[in-house]
Amino acid sequence: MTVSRRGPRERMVFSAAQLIRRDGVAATGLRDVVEHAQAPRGSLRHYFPGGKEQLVNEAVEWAGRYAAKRVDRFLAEMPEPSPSRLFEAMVRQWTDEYRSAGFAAGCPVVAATVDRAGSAESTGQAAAAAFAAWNRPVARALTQMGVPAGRAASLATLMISALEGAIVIARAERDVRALETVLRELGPLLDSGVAPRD
Amino acid sequence: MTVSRRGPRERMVFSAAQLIRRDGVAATGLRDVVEHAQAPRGSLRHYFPGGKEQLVNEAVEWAGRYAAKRVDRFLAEMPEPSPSRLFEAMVRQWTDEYRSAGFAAGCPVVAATVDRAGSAESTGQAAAAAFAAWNRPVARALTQMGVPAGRAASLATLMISALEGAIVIARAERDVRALETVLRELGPLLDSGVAPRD
DNA sequence: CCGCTACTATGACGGCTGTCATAGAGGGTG
DNA sequence: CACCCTCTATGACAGCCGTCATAGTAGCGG
Repeated sequence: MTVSRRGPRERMVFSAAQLIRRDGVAATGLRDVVEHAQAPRGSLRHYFPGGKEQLVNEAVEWAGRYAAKRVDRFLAEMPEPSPSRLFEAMVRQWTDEYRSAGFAAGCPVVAATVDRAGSAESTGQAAAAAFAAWNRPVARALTQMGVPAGRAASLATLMISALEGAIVIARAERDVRALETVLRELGPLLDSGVAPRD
Repeated sequence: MTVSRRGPRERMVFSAAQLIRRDGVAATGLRDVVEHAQAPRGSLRHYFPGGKEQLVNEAVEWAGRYAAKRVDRFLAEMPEPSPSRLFEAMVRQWTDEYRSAGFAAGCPVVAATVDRAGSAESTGQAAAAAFAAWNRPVARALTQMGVPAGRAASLATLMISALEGAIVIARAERDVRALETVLRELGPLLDSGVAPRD
């Protein structure tokens, strides 16, 4: 990974996100993060005076920004954008990873939400912000594709919900079946002008 | 809760599921489970010689059976069953809980899948079995409602995926918005005979 | 009463966790 | 050189974890 050029601080946030999405928050130790990032352990306290909570929160925020950027890149590379094609790109990212790298990891934002180590009020806010940051570019793209402004945000939420759920099921089953199913069943709906109440 | 009548063993499995869906697997200590279940600590080893892994797995299996039973009950209480009405009942269960009891807890199967404490090969299998046990009655119900046999299982997977994803988002946002959105957007599709490939 | 089985009580063990205190490089700047 | 600020090194701390060893109780069949 092209990561060595970045500073130790950024590497630790990145590594934290990687390990959290694999093992969960509680099972990810600060010593593991330091080792994975090849960062000096002595700097942990210096860069993250808020302790583990701060590091986890920044990892979640990073994941939110990453997901948003990915959406923008999908759209930029798309010759003829359509809702179903955007959804396909989002789902494909995960089927590709699972096929090539195995089912070890999931979404770090989900992990941080589910695996709150008791308190962690701020982590919930960070996760909510990450979902919002992800939702925003999707909704914007849908609007540009002609989806009514009122429904764009709702459809974006549906897309992300279905994707996240399918990711979890795929990990449990160690099979991309759920991801492909969701894509196949939801795609046509996204393109059609089906009204919400029939 | 009407739990005291059951034996200590069953209480511990139940309590484990409750705590796991709130705090995650790693953050749920065996001592917490024993206390929550008001069970004798000395019996832990006797009933679960496989240790924490066995207890977690049984809690996940229990959750799968519970979800399946819930679906059957929803259908039994439904005067005129339809796909969207079944989905509404499934979603409503969560909006009701979140409105009345807060956003502390999620789905234990998701927690066990995401928060695998490293190894836990068997827990993944238990989670996959739980999702399958949940999918089965939903697919069967859809078939009885006239959905083609080939699509029933796929639609069931879509329903569960969207629901699970929305649960996670709702917990993060501490708002039932995502659950209501998913219900509103997906309901009409489930009832309509929209073909997969337009 | 004996013996057997099912279940419970208690305490300790090593290991890992996040946090913290203390000290020390390194490099600019006055 | 002296100073300060940024960053790093190291080790120790209390606390919790899952696991295990040992002992003990209750109840039943013989």
